[in-house]
Amino acid sequence: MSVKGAGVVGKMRWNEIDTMTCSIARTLSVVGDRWTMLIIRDVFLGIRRFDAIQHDLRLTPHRLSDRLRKLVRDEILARVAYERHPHRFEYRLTRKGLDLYPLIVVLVEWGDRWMAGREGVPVELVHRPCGHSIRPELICPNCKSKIEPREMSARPGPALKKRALGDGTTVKQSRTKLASQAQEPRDAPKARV
Amino acid sequence: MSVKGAGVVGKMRWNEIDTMTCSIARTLSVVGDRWTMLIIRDVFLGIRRFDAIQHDLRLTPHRLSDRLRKLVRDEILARVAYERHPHRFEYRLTRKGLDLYPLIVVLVEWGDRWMAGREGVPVELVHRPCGHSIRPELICPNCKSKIEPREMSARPGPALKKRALGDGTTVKQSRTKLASQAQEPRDAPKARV
DNA sequence: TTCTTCACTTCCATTTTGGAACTCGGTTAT
DNA sequence: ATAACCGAGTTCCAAAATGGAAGTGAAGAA
Repeated sequence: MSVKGAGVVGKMRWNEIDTMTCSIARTLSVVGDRWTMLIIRDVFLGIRRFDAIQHDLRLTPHRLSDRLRKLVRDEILARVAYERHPHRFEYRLTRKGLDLYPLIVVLVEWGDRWMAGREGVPVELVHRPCGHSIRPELICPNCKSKIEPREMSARPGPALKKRALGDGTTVKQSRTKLASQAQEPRDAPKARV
Repeated sequence: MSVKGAGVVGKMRWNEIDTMTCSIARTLSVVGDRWTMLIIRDVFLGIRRFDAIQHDLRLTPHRLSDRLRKLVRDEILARVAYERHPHRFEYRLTRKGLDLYPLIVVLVEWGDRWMAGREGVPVELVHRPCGHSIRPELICPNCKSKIEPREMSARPGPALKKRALGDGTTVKQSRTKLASQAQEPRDAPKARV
């Protein structure tokens, strides 16, 4: 029973992570490359042209070209002509791409909290409807309280359950406590705030 | 005035992105490497030992060793002995690491929405205080409404303002609308839901 | 004594990324 | 009408990161 492809797992290569039954791995297979999230940030900020992105991020045209091609293939960005004669293009977010906004927000939040020096944060997010500079929060849509890692659990969804029946692998626990033992160890290095 | 280091910018290498005045770039400099977020996911799920992580992710010990070393250096994880005689270690989240939970959540959400096939989502998140399987939402802590990308703006914070005075670069706009023109182009490819 | 487990290293091949220069269609400046 | 100048890339090669296989070393266990 050690035939490749018959339930025996080999090494995982990065370009195969989208085959994992894991939404994190699948998301990273689309936006987990170097530069990709920074390119998407630029497009959210209104920097949508090849040249502009290239100069803003200071990466090589080669890399940018690759990344944009991949983002268009994955339907995160769409390449649309903003001028004919001469034919010129820009990149716009699709619905799927727009839906990455929460990811942008939490990356900003963590960086603001843990990586900003004493000079303060780089940008402030403004919620136009209420006019305030805010730090968005994750809440439970049911009880409206703030999400705390220690109050969350993960349990197998349909895909993992199906897998558990279909092949030889079993789902060890029906309910895994998330971060349940993630207390600060007594000798933990102090992370700067 | 083309002396290196005197205001003239060169190419940006990936290991220099933490020098950008951008919280997204700074966050990615810590967790933007291949495998890093998946390792952190494992630790959140309670998979905390070298071997266990290695077998779960099927990466090489070399890579895992590198990543763990970096995460400990960056104070995301702490290496603590769970047994002496023989001396054995496990990796635990620090406060700084625990604070990456929102990032885990939004990666899961996006993957669930856009990458799950008809077999359904891999895992469901359960909010233990209210007992429901939920999909966390980002809200404005001020007016409690759901964050919509088109209702958000970014404006320079203290660090960018200081930079604008200090060196020659200017901040072009005081207020950049985020995603203001990110409408669906008419010929946009339909992203599968 | 040899075997196994955990937690890694070392060595080398493959893949990805980075740097520099070049292309190509169209436009404006002289 | 020719030269120079965009914007939006490509091509080619070198450097760095990653992947695969095998080895290490300390402590129990058989």
